Amino acid sequence: MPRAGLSPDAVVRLAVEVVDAGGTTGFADLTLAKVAARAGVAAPSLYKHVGSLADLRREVTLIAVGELTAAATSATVGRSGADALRALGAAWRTYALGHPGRYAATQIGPDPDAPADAALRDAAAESVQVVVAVLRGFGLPDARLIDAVRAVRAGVHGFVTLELGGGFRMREDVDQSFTVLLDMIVAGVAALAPSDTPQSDTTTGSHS
Amino acid sequence: MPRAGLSPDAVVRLAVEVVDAGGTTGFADLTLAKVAARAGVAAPSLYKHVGSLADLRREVTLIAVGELTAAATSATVGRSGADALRALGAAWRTYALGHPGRYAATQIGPDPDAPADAALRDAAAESVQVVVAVLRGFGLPDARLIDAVRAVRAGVHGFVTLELGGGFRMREDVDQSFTVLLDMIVAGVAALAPSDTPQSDTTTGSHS
DNA sequence: CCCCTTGGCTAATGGGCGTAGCTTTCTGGC
DNA sequence: GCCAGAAAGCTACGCCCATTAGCCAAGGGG
Repeated sequence: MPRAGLSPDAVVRLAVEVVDAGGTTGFADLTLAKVAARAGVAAPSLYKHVGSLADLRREVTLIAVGELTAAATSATVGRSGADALRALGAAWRTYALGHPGRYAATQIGPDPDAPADAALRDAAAESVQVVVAVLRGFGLPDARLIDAVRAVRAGVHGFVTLELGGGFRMREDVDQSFTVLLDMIVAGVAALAPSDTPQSDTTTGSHS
Repeated sequence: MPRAGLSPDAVVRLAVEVVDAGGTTGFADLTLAKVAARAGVAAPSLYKHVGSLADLRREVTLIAVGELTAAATSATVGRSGADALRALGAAWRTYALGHPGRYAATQIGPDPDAPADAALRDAAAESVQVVVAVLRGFGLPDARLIDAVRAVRAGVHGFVTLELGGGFRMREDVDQSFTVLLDMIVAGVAALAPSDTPQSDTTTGSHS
């Protein structure tokens, strides 16, 4: 009959541990039963701290998105232009590879209407703003900026998604391929600028 | 006690219907109970035709990957170079947007070791081969070819994944953004060629 | 010191997968 | 035409999970 000393935050922390322990599918396999086991508590007891499994998932997603934003932000601070863009991509991938379960949590699109997802929408928007901020340094017209943001997100997210999903054979060359992808993105974004007046020392070719 | 006239194929067909009915999450929400309901049959009866839910999912994935390969193939037949690459990307996205549930089924990576996933591995490899075939027309060295294939897959897959997940606000500009992405990919792949000797009439800029 | 909020618990419901074993339907051989 | 036996349903059951309801103990504020 001793108390376990749980709290809403503690439960979420344990949920993140469960997600981390489950690898790429850790988020999909997140279960209240597992969290309860890790807490040394009966499953229904968790409802004293969390509303539902869906709520818990949302909290985990919120943490993951926040971490990803923080990683991206701190990787790009003090850099600009192609340098910042490359660092952003690398940080994004590093986070995803280092925390596959949490990155999977990140992929949950918030319901645009659900009030419960408001915080999630904000967090997602904030993470996109990091990309926007980096791309502003390229001096694109507004219409192209949004296209560029989408292209960057698509390329990086697609790459790490495929990599995590085992979509690439030959493990050893993946770093190289990612570098090539980043080169391609940097050159592509630079090419969207009005004329060819990059305001940072953007190089187009030369990978590796 | 009349017979429902099921068969393994019929069950898989119904499963695909269930997936289609579920939108983006249709594959994740696929359940034997739903398939049984649609078949007008009790859930355990399905085991006369299918080994398990996991088996059924695999079959659905197999169909989806096959369809995607077919769509990509038929879009690129008779084309080459940048033209083929653009058509490939467009067909990929069209399939994904037209069949969100099936495209989601596509994203599950086959276990590299499981014998049960052998057919799935083959199907996945076949779909990658379509991309490889298209990119061969760019005359890249082997080492760059694999990088290019990965970049193309990452960009296109990432884009449609984000789009399907609601990651893009402002629905009206998405087509334009995809065109820009394709331009970027085409130019990026062309830039990987040894010198700048594209062997088809590759254009680099000029979107819309 | 007592009360009452709080955080545990057990019991129970409902839904999902999967197994066992029964019954009915169809089909192939005679 | 009949009759096995395989095939295709069914119900009953066990297990796991989420969630609700209602009970009980721990412990802090008056």
